[in-house]
Amino acid sequence: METRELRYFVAVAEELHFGRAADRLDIAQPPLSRTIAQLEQRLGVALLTRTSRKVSLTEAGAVLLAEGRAILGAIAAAERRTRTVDRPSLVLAAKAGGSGELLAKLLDAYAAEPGAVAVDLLLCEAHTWQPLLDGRADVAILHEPYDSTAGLDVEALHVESQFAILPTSHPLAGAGQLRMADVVDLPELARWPEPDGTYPDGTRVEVHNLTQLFQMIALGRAIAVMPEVVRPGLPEGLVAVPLVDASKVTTVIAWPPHSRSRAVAGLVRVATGVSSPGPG
Amino acid sequence: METRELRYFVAVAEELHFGRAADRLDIAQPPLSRTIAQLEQRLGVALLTRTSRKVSLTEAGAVLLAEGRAILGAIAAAERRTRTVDRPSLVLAAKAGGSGELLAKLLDAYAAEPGAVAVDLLLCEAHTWQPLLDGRADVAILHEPYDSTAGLDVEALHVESQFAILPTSHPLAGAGQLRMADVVDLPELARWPEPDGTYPDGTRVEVHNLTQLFQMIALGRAIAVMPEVVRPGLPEGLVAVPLVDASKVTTVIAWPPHSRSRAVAGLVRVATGVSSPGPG
DNA sequence: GCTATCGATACCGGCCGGGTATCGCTGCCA
DNA sequence: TGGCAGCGATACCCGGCCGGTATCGATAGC
Repeated sequence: METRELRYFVAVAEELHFGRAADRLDIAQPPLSRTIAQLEQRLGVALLTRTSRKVSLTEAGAVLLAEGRAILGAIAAAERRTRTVDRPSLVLAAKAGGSGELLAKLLDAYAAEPGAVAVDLLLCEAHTWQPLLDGRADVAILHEPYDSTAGLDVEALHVESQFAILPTSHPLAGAGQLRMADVVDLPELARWPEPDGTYPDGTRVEVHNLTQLFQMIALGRAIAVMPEVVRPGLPEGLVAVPLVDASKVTTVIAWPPHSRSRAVAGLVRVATGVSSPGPG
Repeated sequence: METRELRYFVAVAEELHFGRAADRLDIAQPPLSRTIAQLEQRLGVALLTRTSRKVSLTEAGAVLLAEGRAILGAIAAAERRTRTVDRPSLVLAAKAGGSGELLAKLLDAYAAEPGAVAVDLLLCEAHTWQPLLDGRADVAILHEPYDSTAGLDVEALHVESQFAILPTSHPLAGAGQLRMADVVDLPELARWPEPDGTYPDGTRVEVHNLTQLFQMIALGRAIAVMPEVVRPGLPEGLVAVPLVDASKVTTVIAWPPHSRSRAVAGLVRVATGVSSPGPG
């Protein structure tokens, strides 16, 4: 299976439309059709079912789409890491607005290490693990279970409980503590976009970053479930109520497997040093 | 970067010889030289330094070799999983001779599940994680830290301590307990082959499986450090002495990230049920 | 300094990937 | 119900790339 075939298939599988996929790939539609047909023949399975009105994935196609995205990401990452190996620098991905204190401590401690290299920060609104998979970042601060750590090596840094973030005017804002059952069915619970930019089904409020979210909450249009770290940064008019039965959030430092970078290893070592993962 | 380029580069990087690599790839040497040169030009970095007598890896080349092996494995795995998605079956990789009881319990418990599929066993002499990376297996029983779980999703099943396996005639065989310092420098400590089939430097005994190892130990030619599971299977003439300060060995069940298989999920769920990971 | 070894270069032929033109099918609509 | 528009498949052509053979240039060993 060649990279080109995989790239073509992923495009068609995502668009579910040969014409649009060909457009995206900057080729004409006939060679695309032919390449997909060849791929199917070589694999010996149908990847797509086509009528002249509708294209859809087979089960095999769904598997190849998931694996193919990961492979294309790994290839992009390998290219970037190979290209930049002689310019030692480190790109650290982190969620904008989260873990400020931990991040500051980590960067300070690492900078003081002998042999430390320059650390570039890549602040993400969401899906902080994505840059790790496509090679834009070398290491990331993630939050399980919100962030997916599939296929990554991780080291736990910190465990903390979660809070319901509410406007002070909310009927539940006065409660000393809440349970998940109290909030999961509330219509104001905010939604985050999926990796492909689409939103999960439903009619709930769509937000893209913490600032938007806090504003929506202050306006009474949303509520959210978030870990303790955001608490110090809460604006006027918002309260955080402990959720006694919510799953714990673990802050982890994550890096790609097979990483051969001494800089990454150093940063990870420092990170596990500055923060001990006791339950918070 | 195309799969073909990566396959060619990995061959040359492993052989460190264009002629032998071309042989292995079943092509002539000139197109191979040209393809590698093109790859280097496109990436903008030198991957190999060649004199007319010797080929060696640059640092960038070492990075691409590591990432490239993983990518080629992922591609092979994706192909196999795509091909076999409509024939539900499960290949479980495990170390031959280890974890017999756990394995039997797991297979029995899974077979009793509703919707269980046929489980094929792939018994490995070593490097049990390899079949998971190249797609020959869907799930594996591994032992950290012996087995590498980089890039895999894992769930811990069991933790146990390690023992020094000695012939009864060995001077240390009578000790009630030992420390790592007592054994690490012994010249008889056995070596295991690397994933590429080569052996780490040194002049120690080379063994490929447990039977060979036990025979070598019985003959007084070797000793080994192993987890508790092997203890019931020890032949006459061998003793297991507790190593009080050796790292614990964790038995884990591992599967590839992005796995979409319901069968894998079911097996993992059963596995975590039959064995609770308390310290042993 | 001769020679064997090994990677690079030169050059050629066939195949394959990409292009345009067109066909065949299907759902929509008057 | 027939015309039409949208979409994927097919037919066919062209150029570039991949792989082949022949040969060169450099180097280490004798």
